[in-house]
Amino acid sequence: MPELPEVETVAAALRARLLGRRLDAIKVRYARALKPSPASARRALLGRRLVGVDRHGKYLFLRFEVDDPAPNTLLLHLRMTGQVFVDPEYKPDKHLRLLFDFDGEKVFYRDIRKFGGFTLFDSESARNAVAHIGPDMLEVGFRQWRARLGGRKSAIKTLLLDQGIAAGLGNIYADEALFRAELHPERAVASMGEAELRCLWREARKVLRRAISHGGTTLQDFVGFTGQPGNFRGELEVYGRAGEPCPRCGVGIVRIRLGGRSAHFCPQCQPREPLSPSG
DNA sequence: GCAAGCCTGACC
DNA sequence: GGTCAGGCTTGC
Repeated sequence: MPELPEVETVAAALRARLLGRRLDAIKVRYARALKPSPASARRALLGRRLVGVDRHGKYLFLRFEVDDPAPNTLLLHLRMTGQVFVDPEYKPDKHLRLLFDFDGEKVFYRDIRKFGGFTLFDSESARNAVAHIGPDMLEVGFRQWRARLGGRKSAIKTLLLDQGIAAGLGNIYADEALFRAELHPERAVASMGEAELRCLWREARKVLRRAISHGGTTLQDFVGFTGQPGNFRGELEVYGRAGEPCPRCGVGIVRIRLGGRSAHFCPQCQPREPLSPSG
């Protein structure tokens, strides 16, 4: 599933390949992938140049050369299985939803589960659409992050996944960050000391940056902009490894359900309660 | 705080 | 043939 590193991988490639190019055509196989409608998107954007690609958490903003207050931004979320790529080898299949033509560069939007898609906004509405989301996990400072967690009673993993606190972590990297920080996913934030919180903040950012440098993680569906899979999968230490030995201590990785999602951790390295009462 | 809904493929 | 996963929104 695309999380921050996968979305950043796509964003970087879009910037490198498409900035300054003119959008000449949009072909639509699945109309709900382009809101409010393919017709309005064509009306607003055809003949316009792509002038900016920004990422906030798992959202991408594609900004076109159109003066406000007219619609000029496509807000993209890949959700579970969305893919944006250029690939001369790709033969359109039943999961192709949209096809963009940028100055002759064919850009495909493919999405098996149809959860993702593009929405057209003017600049202000695009900002409003994600106003409820917290700062990007790679931008947030420790003090700000800690303050945003403050007072909450939930399990730490639930809060890592709460995009309103900080945006970008999904199920994979939340589990990986907790393993690297040696924290149990069900630990109450209130029980965590300053050092533990700071360690978690640091490890979360570290694993995100490392995954970006590997082009993201591909479990099943994610592909980068040139159709290539991400190669961070081999670096995952707990996610999807239930029953396998912990890479640190050899004890079997456990999988539980937490807040409606799976959580993977090492019961030895990530004790439910702190071993010693430390601040 | 939790379930449903959006969807499909993978698995039983 | 039934169940489940999963990000995010919406509704109880």
